[in-house]
Amino acid sequence: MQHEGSLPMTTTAQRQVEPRYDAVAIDRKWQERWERDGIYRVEDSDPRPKWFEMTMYPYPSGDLHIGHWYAMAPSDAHARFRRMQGYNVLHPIGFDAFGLPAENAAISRGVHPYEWTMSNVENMRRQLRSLGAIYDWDREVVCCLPEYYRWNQWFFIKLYEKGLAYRAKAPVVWCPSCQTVLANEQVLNGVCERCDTPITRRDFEQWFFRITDYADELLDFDTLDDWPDKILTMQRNWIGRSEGVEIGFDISDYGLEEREIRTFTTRIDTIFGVTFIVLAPEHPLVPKLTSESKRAEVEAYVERARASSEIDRLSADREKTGVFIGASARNRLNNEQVPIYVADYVLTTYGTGAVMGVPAHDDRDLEFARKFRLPVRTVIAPIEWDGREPTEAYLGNGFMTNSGAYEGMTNEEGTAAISKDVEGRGWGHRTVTYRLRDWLISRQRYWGTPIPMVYCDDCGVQPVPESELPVLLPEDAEFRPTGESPLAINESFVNTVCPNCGGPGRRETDTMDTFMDSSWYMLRYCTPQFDGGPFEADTTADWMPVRQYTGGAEHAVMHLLYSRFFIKSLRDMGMLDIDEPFLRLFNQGVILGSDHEKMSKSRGNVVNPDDVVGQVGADAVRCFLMFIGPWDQGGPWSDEGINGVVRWLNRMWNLVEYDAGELDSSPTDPAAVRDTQRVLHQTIRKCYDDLDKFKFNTSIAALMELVNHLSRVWNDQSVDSATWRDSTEKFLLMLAPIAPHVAEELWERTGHAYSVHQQPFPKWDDDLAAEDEITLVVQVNGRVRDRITVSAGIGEDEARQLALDSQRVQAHVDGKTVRNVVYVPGRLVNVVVG
RNA sequence: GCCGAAGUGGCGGAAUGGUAGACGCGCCGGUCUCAAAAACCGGUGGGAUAAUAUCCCGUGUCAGUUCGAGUCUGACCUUCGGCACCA
Repeated sequence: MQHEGSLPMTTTAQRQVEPRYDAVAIDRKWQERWERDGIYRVEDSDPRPKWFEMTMYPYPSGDLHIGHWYAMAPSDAHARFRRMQGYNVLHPIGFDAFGLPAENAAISRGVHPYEWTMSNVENMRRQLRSLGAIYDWDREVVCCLPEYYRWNQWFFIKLYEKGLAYRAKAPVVWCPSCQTVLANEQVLNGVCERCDTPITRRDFEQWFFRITDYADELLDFDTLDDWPDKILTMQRNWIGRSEGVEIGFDISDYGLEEREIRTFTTRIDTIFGVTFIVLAPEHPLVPKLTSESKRAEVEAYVERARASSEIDRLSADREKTGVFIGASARNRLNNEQVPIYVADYVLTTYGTGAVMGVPAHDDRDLEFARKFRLPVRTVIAPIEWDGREPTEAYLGNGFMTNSGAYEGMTNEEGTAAISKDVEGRGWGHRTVTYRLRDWLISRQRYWGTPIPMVYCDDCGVQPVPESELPVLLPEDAEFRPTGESPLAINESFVNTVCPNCGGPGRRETDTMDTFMDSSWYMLRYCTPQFDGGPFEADTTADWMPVRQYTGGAEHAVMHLLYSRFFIKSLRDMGMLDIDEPFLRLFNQGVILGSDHEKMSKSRGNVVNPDDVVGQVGADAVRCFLMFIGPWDQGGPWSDEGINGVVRWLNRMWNLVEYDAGELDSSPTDPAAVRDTQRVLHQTIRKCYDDLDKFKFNTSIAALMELVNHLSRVWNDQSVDSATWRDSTEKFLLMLAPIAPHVAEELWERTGHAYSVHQQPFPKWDDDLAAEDEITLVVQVNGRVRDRITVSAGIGEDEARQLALDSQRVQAHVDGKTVRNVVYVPGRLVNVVVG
């Protein structure tokens, strides 16, 4: 999930500003105390309202990267803020511990994936503790352990029994030299990253989950409280619902079992403009229809297409390629024979894997027709059409032309009429297609959850009985490429008995996609030790759905769609009574190196949090990460920038440590007291609103302004000790969620009862926060010409008069006619002259 | 290429359609010091000007809507995330 790769760290620059307190000792002191007292232990029975706030769990890549801190420190601050608002907050942590990097480490370093993963987990636990987060470690989830993955297997069987898991052939990327399946990541520019051999694709029988059964429901975002619009848009586009018509083109002349080519179109109104048919290279009819004279050419083309990626194939930039297969099909609406091509811009995974080519009204078809000199026939006439062939495909609405009985209809009418007629004659039917494909769950890898299925010659595919779970991942496996799944080598794993007949059986040797683990881990956090099922229903029902989820936007579609599907399918199996896993979502951005580039070992711009925390303490790092800028935008790390935060913490430390009693030996200025109260209460309001909305940067800026103000009034000795104490106390409470260690330390030093983290967030008073005077901006024709200080309660008439009376305004109005005066209460007066 | 975002001082950024540049970094000046660092105080978008008076320019580019646009609309440019086996 959070995947900051394991990278060598550069040593950070010598810092000029050092904390004026012993940050490392304070971190350690309070982390140990909180742990000992268990103040972050989460009780299911706690009567306060529950708030389940999750951050995407990390992949245990080795070292905690500053990117992990960027994901986790602000989310912890937000969860702490919810605690202070009076919620019983569950803010858990775990490890996304299955996956490819562990196998890569096994191959390159000879370490077993288990050893590699668990030692990384151990290290990252230590590093995560240094954050000072409110994680309840008793609820940790590590999904490569049998007590977790057995439930992956349990769910798999439930989905299988429900008809939501099935087997089908699907291509995988294959390196012919390594004789192994490659991940997309292992392919660079079409060649295997290990041996530089050009890749190809092979078809394997693999397991799928029927996420497409839920496509329509996944498009319903109504119950999602607060998800970024961009994520919803991306999911909507990813699902890609299209209404259209599946229509057959007659190929009965060829005497095949298939008597037609089925194509899907969203533009049945353009059916009279079809001048060719294109099949995907993988389409089963390609070998059957290809003429002998074209066979060699077609086969070579198909082989080439299998080597190219979908991104390349779909690129509208690339010149269209294709081959005529020496066959034709009949368009039943006009009885025309049209040639059949194979071309890689058509994919088997969308629609029917075959398209009707209408070059006049589709960009890609037009490009293809031009390349192969195929006719272009306009069948939808633009509203004011001069009758000439357009130079671009016309995608808009118009009147049906060259369209037989439908001539002269609008194309909307034509769509309806043709759809109806086509259905009446049995040539096709209206249907809905999705760009979304079923979820391919099989991986030909070792380090994952074994798929709990057995193949029996007599009984076919059989699920492993629930009582025999987990199917343990055997320790011994061959990681080096052999052409087979690593588990297939292990005879004692593979050979088993058929659960149905007791005869010999062979286990499935593929493992599951790691998105399986992350699809339901939120449920496991609720009752992590429960062994009667993946989760205990009642307690989990109390916590779920997750009230707030945070993580990287790279998971906008896949992970988030899979887990939404998972929860819906569990609901339909009666295990849960919720529709969505995550009510609210917030995506943080990416932290960059101080050179504003993505952190990478080759750039040498990687920051090691252990180093920085060792110098300035966890709180300064937390504050700086939150202060960089808006959390959802990410931003560059800065060794210099963190000085500002350290300096601020030093200044506030001093202020809080002053002996407030000194103030009472000098006269008190009532105006300063009033100002201090106003600034304090405005800060509370600002801080509260901003923390609520993940606007950490501006809430810290507000706290800095409060410190600046307090610093001034201390220098002036202008307030009384009670005002001072009230201000610093409330300040510490606001500081607590973002800088938990120093806030706790100063809370103790100022004589408060342990713990600051068990206090409510301070409340503001609107009267105390109110301004007495405001600055009224006076504009002439929208340009600022004067600013006048007026009472906050000024009336409209008075404000207009003051504006018109202004000498600066009169200088600009002089000799012109005042046409309008715009008044915005509390803000401005704009005098419009001309 | 397709889908989704983001472009504001030297830098990170702030700004319910209403004072552009809050807060911080850096820099400049001052206090303290034998000196430096730290700390503290003050200044800091560009230009014209003797001026902290006043005026002009300024939020990626070009148009538009509006009394008023960083903010809304359209087109374009650049950068970033995703594209189904990295997680």
